[in-house]
Amino acid sequence: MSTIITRFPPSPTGYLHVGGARTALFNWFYARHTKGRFVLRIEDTDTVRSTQASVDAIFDALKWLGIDWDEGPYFQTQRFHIYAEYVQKLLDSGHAYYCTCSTEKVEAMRQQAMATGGKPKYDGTCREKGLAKCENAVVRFRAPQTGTTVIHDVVKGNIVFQNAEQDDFIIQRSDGTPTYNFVVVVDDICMGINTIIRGDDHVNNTPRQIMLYKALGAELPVFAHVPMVLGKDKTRLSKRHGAMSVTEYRNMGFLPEAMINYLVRLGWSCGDQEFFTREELIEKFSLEHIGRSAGVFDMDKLLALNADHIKATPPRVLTPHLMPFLKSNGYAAEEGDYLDQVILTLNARCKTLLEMAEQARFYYVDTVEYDPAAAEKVLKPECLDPLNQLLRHMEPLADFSITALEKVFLAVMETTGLKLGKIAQPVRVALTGKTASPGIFEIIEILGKTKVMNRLQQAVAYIENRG
RNA sequence: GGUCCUAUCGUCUAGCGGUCAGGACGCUGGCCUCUCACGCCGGAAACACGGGUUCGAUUCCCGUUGGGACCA
Repeated sequence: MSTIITRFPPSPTGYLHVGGARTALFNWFYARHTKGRFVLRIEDTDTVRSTQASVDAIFDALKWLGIDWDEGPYFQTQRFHIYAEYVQKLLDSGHAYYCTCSTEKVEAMRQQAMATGGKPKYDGTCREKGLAKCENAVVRFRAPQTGTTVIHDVVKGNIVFQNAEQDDFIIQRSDGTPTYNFVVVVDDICMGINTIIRGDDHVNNTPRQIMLYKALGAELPVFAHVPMVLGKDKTRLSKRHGAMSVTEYRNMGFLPEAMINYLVRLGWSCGDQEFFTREELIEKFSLEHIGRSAGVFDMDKLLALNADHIKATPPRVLTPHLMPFLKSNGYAAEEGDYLDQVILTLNARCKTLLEMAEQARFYYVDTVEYDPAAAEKVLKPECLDPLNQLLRHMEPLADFSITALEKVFLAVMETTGLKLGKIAQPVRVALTGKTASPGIFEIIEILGKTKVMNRLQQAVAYIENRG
């Protein structure tokens, strides 16, 4: 097999949405899996809706996902001379012709065809006229009128279309601009794309494209039409289903690895495996196991996968992803042993980095604010005795390790006759402001003697004032 | 309206003629436990329907119905 060459051709008319990201991922992973090449092409021929901001947003999203490209980015607006050349080729070989039928006239044809129960299509009025180039003329492709065109689709199998259904479609408008199906084919031929993986919303375009390949004497690429991603109500994914842009998921605290894992696993499988690292995906991704039916985007599953990835990511690898959230919460956090420990106590307790940053608050603030309900429920006068005893035992301690701390708590448990839970909860609220947190000994060890004693004293004062 | 695709628990899916129809998310019962999580053990939950083909269909074929897409 020759080198696999895939491509991703986004239109820069907005952000990169999750559906687009998924097809980009399929193409990228397939190229990487086969040690082939991946080409990026920006389809910006719709000059009205295309913007530089969108181009930048798409690059940004691809970078976050870790998708790089071996060739490009190509911009279609810079390639009009190539399209013109190919139109001429088709004209010269008799595969295309000029047509001067007005849009009104063509529309009338359609109406009439519909009325008589026929297919709405161009009737070939100018087909044999041999018209020369002139003002307001479009260029039409001379499509075969009999026989069939079949797509040998890797995921859907053979899809057969009757050529009689197909009319002589336009490849160049009267203003000289080429049409979508035409430029795609020209580009894919020029760029040597031999494997096209795209959404199955394109299958109906494919017969026209195949006809163009044949007319141009080019070898057909392998087609793999992957099913769409739908929203919860099983309609095409759109804004009302929630976030669409992949970068929004970054802002919500998702790890790119989790996003990749989720998006690729949606519509593709590898036995019962659910969790994949990027490397595993490169190793295992194949076209054979792409499913044939559309899938529903499920936030809960994404969340669960994100939790799994957060748990599996070493602190130092997680740090750069977490840092923006720490900073935006105003913490003076920095990479290092302290943050490593913080992460290790939190990584099994949150589904997103946003949550993790929130839960890390008590590690970074100067004075903890008590959650009103927590203080009300836990910081009661009867806690004064155990808290004061703890303070007394800790005071002379040089070693603030977990083992040393456990001894301190044991001693207080004995003299007070209280169970660990009764002592740990007030300490927890004193140190974190909340009733839920990582293990009490871990927190104490990480926070260190000074902060712990200060916070315990603060709690004692709080209870005394309150009483 | 025409064309095309599609159909296993609520969702993502395994299955590629003979399985107690498996896993994951979510839901749920329990265990662990200093709280919350994590983890572990268990539970409820699916082959859309109707015809064929076959000794035997979730699996192959044809319809129906549902869903989706594209063109208009």
